This record gives sequence, structure tokens and C-alpha cells, in this order.
Amino acid sequence: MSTIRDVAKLAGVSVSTVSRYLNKSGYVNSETEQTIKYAIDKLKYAPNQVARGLAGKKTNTIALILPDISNLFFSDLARAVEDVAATYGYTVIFGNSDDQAVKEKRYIETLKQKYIDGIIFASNTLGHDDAEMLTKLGIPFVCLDRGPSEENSSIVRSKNKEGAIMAVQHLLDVGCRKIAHIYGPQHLITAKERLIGYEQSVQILDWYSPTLIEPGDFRIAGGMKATDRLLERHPDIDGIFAGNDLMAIGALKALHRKGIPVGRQVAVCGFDGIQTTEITVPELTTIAQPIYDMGALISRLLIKKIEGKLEEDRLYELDVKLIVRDSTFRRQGTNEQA
Amino acid sequence: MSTIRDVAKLAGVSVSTVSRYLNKSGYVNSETEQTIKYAIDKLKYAPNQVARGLAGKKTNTIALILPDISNLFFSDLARAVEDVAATYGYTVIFGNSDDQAVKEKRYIETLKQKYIDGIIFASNTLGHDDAEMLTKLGIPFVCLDRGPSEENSSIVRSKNKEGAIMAVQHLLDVGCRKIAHIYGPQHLITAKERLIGYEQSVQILDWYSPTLIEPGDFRIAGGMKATDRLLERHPDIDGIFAGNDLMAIGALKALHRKGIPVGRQVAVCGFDGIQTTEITVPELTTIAQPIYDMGALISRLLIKKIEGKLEEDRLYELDVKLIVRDSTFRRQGTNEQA
DNA sequence: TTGAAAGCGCTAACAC
DNA sequence: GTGTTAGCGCTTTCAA
Repeated sequence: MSTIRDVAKLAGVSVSTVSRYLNKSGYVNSETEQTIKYAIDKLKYAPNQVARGLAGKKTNTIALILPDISNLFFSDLARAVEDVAATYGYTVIFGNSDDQAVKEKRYIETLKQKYIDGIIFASNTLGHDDAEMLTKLGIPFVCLDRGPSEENSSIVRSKNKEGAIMAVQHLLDVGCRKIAHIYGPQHLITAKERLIGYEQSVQILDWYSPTLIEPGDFRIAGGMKATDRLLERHPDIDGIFAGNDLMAIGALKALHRKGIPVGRQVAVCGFDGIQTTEITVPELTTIAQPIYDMGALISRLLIKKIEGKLEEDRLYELDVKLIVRDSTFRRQGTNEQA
Repeated sequence: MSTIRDVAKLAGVSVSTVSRYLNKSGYVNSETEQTIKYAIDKLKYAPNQVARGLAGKKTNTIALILPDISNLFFSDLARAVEDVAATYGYTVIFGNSDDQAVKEKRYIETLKQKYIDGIIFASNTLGHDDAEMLTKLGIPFVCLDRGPSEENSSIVRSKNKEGAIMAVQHLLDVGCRKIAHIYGPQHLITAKERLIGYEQSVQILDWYSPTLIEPGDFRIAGGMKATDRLLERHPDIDGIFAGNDLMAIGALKALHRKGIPVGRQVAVCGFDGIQTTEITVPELTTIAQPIYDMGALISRLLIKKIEGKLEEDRLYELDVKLIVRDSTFRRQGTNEQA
């Protein structure tokens, strides 16, 4: 592995000239440029990024902190983030926080000692203190769904409330007249907004009752349990809007176990648009977030911010899309309740 | 952010003493040790990893190159790798190769300029030349499933052939007497070994015919198409062993569309043990690889190798496990063929 | 347009 | 046991 010094020697110039050429900072005569180019080629020289990092405090590395990479939603997101990062010449480090603030703090500590250029938080545990510290240190960061302060960070999320409204509307359109909601952990803004959307849509309807709302945990098991409880209270439910796809899958399973035909008797709609929704039987109707786009956007925002090209931090709310599949397919007028 | 120099000054010792204390290299008087400890605390000092990296060529960072992080199997693996790495104080970088050698080469190039400590290849495109170069550069690496050379790299995989034999045996046990196989891309050793296992198990049986074997692409769509073709040729198939879970899910879908009852008429068995197999209807019987364990092991091996504590490189073949679920549930003697 | 030289913060001889 | 010092490979003033 040759160094910048070797290149300088071979080209008969000084290291600073080579450096200037490399970074396109400052003037370099086009003839000497050629000589340098030749020397670099000849020596197969590639700049040492660690040395660069030390000297320039720029490592071309970003970090992605998420709750759990093995969660379908986040692995999709990670893919997008890395794709974009690679395009811009950045490497990405990831860390699983399990939504625990301690773990997140630990990563932040490590990352700042590594001169990471910026951080994407897809975890919801970032505290005000950390945000402040990062800002003070001059480490740019962006957040998915929610940021600790509206000031120092751009935020990317999708239109959760609107999506919830679309979901309820769709269920009404296919003939449902008693729609329950399974909501996720209320410390997550996504879960909260979706619940609000549901409430807004249904509270004016005559069949509405608060007992149609049941908590889940954003996971399959939680969706199953919630469905069981709902059916106990209201055997005549004909629609379920789950706060995310995993819980909707849980609902599907619970209904299936009870021998209740999904779609025909009870329509189910999820939220997120993870790939697995195409695998269930019946396939799951869902409000799809543009997961890949969200990852790509957030990554691009961070990089712009790192490179000082981001005008201002702001909130980006992306559109969601209703994807109709068999879990909400009901024959015309088929509305008999068991 | 204070430096080692600040600590040295405050403690009234030299930087080398502090460094010795930090790295536990060389003697340090227990009294001065206390002083140093105090100074570090007082200044909230934390060593700069980039400077350390430059001086010592050790960055406490490993890389994980995989085909696609959004693939269920690999995101599970990534989780395990990162868990173990974090435990040992390593940070992990990931890269998506899409099984393209060019992309993989690009990552290797970047990684070596970043003084990465070691690499895990879960991608199958690593060439002999790259392996040689890494070895020459002294960058340790380990591989999932297959390595380019048996020499310089430990390899972790599971018992693919044995698993395939178990799958076929299970299908026979539940009464199948005409079992087809959908195999994956033959440049992947996993797909190859599973095919071999199938062939070995069935070729002695009187119903066996090579036309019971059909290629898939390790994805859902491929599994569906293969199933359609198989049923065309052999409408009386009563068992399908798919080379991986995604293709098995495809088979489930194809059978479902044709109105063929899975389990009762045609039993389906997959391979891998990804989480999604619990979501399908019916739930999928599969040969589960210990995915998390594989990730944890490979990560641990790499770190040991980096730290010079690995005695010798070798092949680790982990046991697989048959998980029986409804997709292979057949009533006693129910063996009528449509 | 180019070069000399002083760091970036740490490690590791080597000398005391 | 401890301190001095020369790098690690690069960027970046500042002069020329």
C-alpha cells in the first residue's frame, strides 16, 4: 500500500500538491495534474481513510441506529439507507437499540469517538440531552418518525393519521359497520397518530364505542390476543383496523383459528406495507408506507446535511397508499353478521 | 473533547504512561494509576478511535458483506453478528452485494482503506484473488456457507444435505409417495447440497423420476412457477420439498390458487426456518437452520481470529432441526391422490 | 500555482 | 516504572 508521499515522490511534486489534486481544493496546473494522475495509477494509490479521518475529521461513514435490524420494516429501511449511502461514497454502520435508551447512548458514545459523519435515528429513544450534545459536537443527525427537538434535525415519516383515516374509510366502503382498532405502543408517534385517525373517523358513527379499541404491541402475538379480546366483547365486529401489519397478521391468525372467514365476515386492514403482507392467506389489505423511499430520503437528507448542502431542517411527511387485497374483499351487500 | 495529552498533564505524568494504562501494555505504578483514573474521570476522557486506528492499525470495526439485508434470512443473521460484535466492543459495517462480485470487490476496496479489522462474507461471490489479497494484507475473514479457499478462512454453514434427507424422510413418514423437489440456484452450495440430499433419498424409490425436480430461484415467485410446472407434469404429486422457505411459500400459494388443500393432499416442507414460516396458512413445516447461532458463531470466530486467539481455521457444520407444522399434516392413511 | 511544515491524537520503541 | 520522541498518512495554513 503506497502513501501520498510515494505518489508525490514519483510525480516529482510535494504532498500538498497531490492532496490538493485529490481533494480538488486549490489550484493545480493541468500538466502536473497529469503527472500526478499517472503516478497514482502506476502505484495503485488509494488514500488512507483513517489518516484522512484524523486529519480532516471526516470519515465518510454514517450510522443507522434502529430498534432491531431483524424486524422486516427496518431491514427494508436499512437497505434503502445503504443503497443511497453507497452511491454517495459513504459506508454505513448499524446498531440495534431494542428501543432502549441506554443502548442508544452507548452507540452514540462509540460513534463520536470514531468521528462518524452523521447518524440516522430510526429508534424512538433519542433524548433531548443526547440531541443537544450531538448538536454541540457538530454531529448532524436526522430522525425517522420523531425527533427530540424540532430544531436540529430533519424528520421523515409518513402520513399516519391520514393513513388511518383511509383505512377506516376503505373498511366502510366495503360495507363494514362495526370496525375495531388495535393500537400500538403509545410512546411511538406512529401508533398514536394512527389511533387518532381511527378515533376521528369513527366517533361520529352511531355504532362507535370506546370498547372497540384494544391495545397490541406492534407484534403478531399482540395482534392475536387483542383480536381474541375484541371478539369476546363484540362478536359482531365486521372490520378490524390494526395499527401495523404484524398485528394485522396476528388478527388474521386469531380469526382463522376461530374459523371466522376473513374478508367475507370480518375485513382486516393493516398498516406499513411490509413484504409479508403478500404472503398471508388471504393476502392483507394495508396502508403502505413508502418504506424504501423513506430510507432513501432520510439517508439523502443526512448526507446533504453533512456536506453543508441542506438549507434547513424540516419535517417531511410522505404519502401512504391503500393497497387493497383479499383481506377486505366482501361480496356486494355481504354484511350478514354471524 | 479532551485528549490523552490533557489527561497526562492533569495527572502529572507523560502520555506514554497514560497510553500504557489505557492499553494495559507495560507497567504502571498503582498510585499513578489512581491519579490517571481520576484525571480521566475528571476530564471525561475517551480515546479517539480514529487516532488509535491510524497509529495502531486497529479500528475495532468489522464488516458484514451479505447479498441483501432486507432478505429475512440475512437480517436475522445480521442481528446476531451485531449482538456479538457489540459485546466484544466492535462496531459493524454492512454492505449489500446483491451477489455481484463487482459490488463485493468495491466494498473490499473501501474497507481496506478504512483499516477494518476483519470481514464476514455471507455473500457467495468472493473470488480466489480477493481472498488471496486479503490474506496478503493480513485482513482476517470468515465465510458463511462457502469460502473460496479452505485455507485462510473458517466457514460456518449448516448440514444442508442431512437436512434435505430429513425433509424427505419426514414427507415419507407422513405418507407421501411421490415427492417433488424445487431446487435453488446451483452456484450456491446450500442449494446444491439440498438437491443432492433429495436425490440420494429418493432415487432408490420406485416412483422416482428426474422430472420430479424443478428449478426455482430461492424466491417466492420462483417457487410458484416451479410448482405450477410440476403439477402439470405430475398432477399426482403428494409432497413437495422446496430448497428454501421462500420457494416453499411460493408452493403454498400456487397450491392454494389451484384449490389444492395443502397438508391433506399435498404436503410441503421448506428449508431455513425464517420467521415467516409461522405466518403462512397453513403454517409451514421446515428444516430450520440455527440462523442466530450461525451469525453469533461466525462473528465470534472472526473476532477471535482478529485477536489472534483462533487456533486454526476450519469448517463448522451446524445441526438443522425439523419443525413440523400443518403444511405436512395428513390424516392417518389419507393418501388418496386427486 | 506550488512547497514546507505543523498538526490531527495516539502507539510503541527506546532511553532513563 | 516512566518519559521522550518518532511516526501512522493525511490536510491545511502560510509563504514563496
